[in-house]
Amino acid sequence: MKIISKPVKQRGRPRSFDRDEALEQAMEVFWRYGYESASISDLTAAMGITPPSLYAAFGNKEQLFLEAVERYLAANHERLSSYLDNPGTAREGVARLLREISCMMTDCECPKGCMVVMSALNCSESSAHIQKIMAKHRKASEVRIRNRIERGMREGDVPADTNAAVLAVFFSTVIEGMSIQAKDGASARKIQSAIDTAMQAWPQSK
Amino acid sequence: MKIISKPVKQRGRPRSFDRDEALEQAMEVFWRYGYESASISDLTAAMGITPPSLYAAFGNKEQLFLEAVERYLAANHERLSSYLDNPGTAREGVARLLREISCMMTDCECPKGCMVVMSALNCSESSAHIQKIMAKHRKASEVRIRNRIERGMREGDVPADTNAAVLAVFFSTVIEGMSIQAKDGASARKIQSAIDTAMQAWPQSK
DNA sequence: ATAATTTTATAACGAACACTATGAAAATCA
DNA sequence: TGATTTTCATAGTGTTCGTTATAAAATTAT
Repeated sequence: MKIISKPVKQRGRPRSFDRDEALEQAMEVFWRYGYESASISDLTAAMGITPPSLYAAFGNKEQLFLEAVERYLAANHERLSSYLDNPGTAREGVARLLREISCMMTDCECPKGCMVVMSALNCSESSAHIQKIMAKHRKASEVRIRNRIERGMREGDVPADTNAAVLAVFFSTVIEGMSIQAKDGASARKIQSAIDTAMQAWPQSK
Repeated sequence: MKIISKPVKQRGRPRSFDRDEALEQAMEVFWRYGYESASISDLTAAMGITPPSLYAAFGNKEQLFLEAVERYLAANHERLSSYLDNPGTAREGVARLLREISCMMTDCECPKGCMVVMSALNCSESSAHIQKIMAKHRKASEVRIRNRIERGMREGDVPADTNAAVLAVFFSTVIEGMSIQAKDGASARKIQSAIDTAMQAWPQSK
């Protein structure tokens, strides 16, 4: 008796496109233009499918966007966050995180900046809840940084009188600013020199 | 023969609304929703006029936006930049600038964040040139900070081996990040503690 | 007064928006 | 084979977008 997944033959006409690859293209369009400015027409053109296929496979524009965001998080955010937990001090982890983010943000293959930061900053009231979801993702990123700093305090590589919450807000602010710098065309080198400056703000042991 | 301005009586039916006040309302709508997401319908509702009046007085949506940006710069940016040149050191000037910006960004009377940073970050290709104009304004702000730092170096209150360009990019990055923090609902106090941390990155004299 | 000029409100324009009804096409199931 | 199921491409739906044609209203110039 087999317990593993059942490779049931799909009834009906098979899909003529790769759902995952289409989602990848949609992600890039949303990343580049933002949620509201990316039109269904832009999306279907990039995905290589027609509107009915898009709606059959992904529901509607909002669900497609949210799925694209999940894909982005899985492909980028989670990998990047892992740098925080690399061997070494909290300071090294944060520095590494910032450096890797700056590389991703200026990658020629991708739209500039961070999708979570850029893709739903300003929008009409009809998509205010999308705005809130993205703000939650940004907040989650800040919490991850804060947790790493607090761990450093427990482990002794961060001064005991450090205000971890404030320091985490500061680095979140820098990351969000980096996104705009990247969008404006700043080079990886330029952003990294700003990171080096930001790291000067790391609390000194007395 | 008079050469000075002629206070000629305006022929035709007089305008029934205050052009300047209407522009103020338009500015706030663009500030809150961004260039593309602010619809003519949103604008006319806030301005208290009908579309034909809007087009007669301001040309079109793009010209109205650009005029609103100019108004914003005149009312906010130029005032804020002046803090850079207050008596005192470059460090004091930059710190004061950041603090005043954080107050403006979290002002309950206004939309959150900076209009120059927020209102045209992501948009479709049809308004790419608006994006570029806003990027230029951001660049001009960075240059103003850089100039102040270089003056501090000449006057001796900034260490001679400081890289003014890099330091200016860093503070621009922080300001842009502050905008997103404010948009996400951060309090003035929260942002100001991030500013205090950022100021720790100011170069020390050796 | 009457002509000239400008703004007003009403109502619409074509284009683009997100989205879908329809029926043919392509697969599996019985 | 014939019924069933799902996707496909075509061609639309109604709504909203930015924008404007039209004519009445309100002012100045003659």
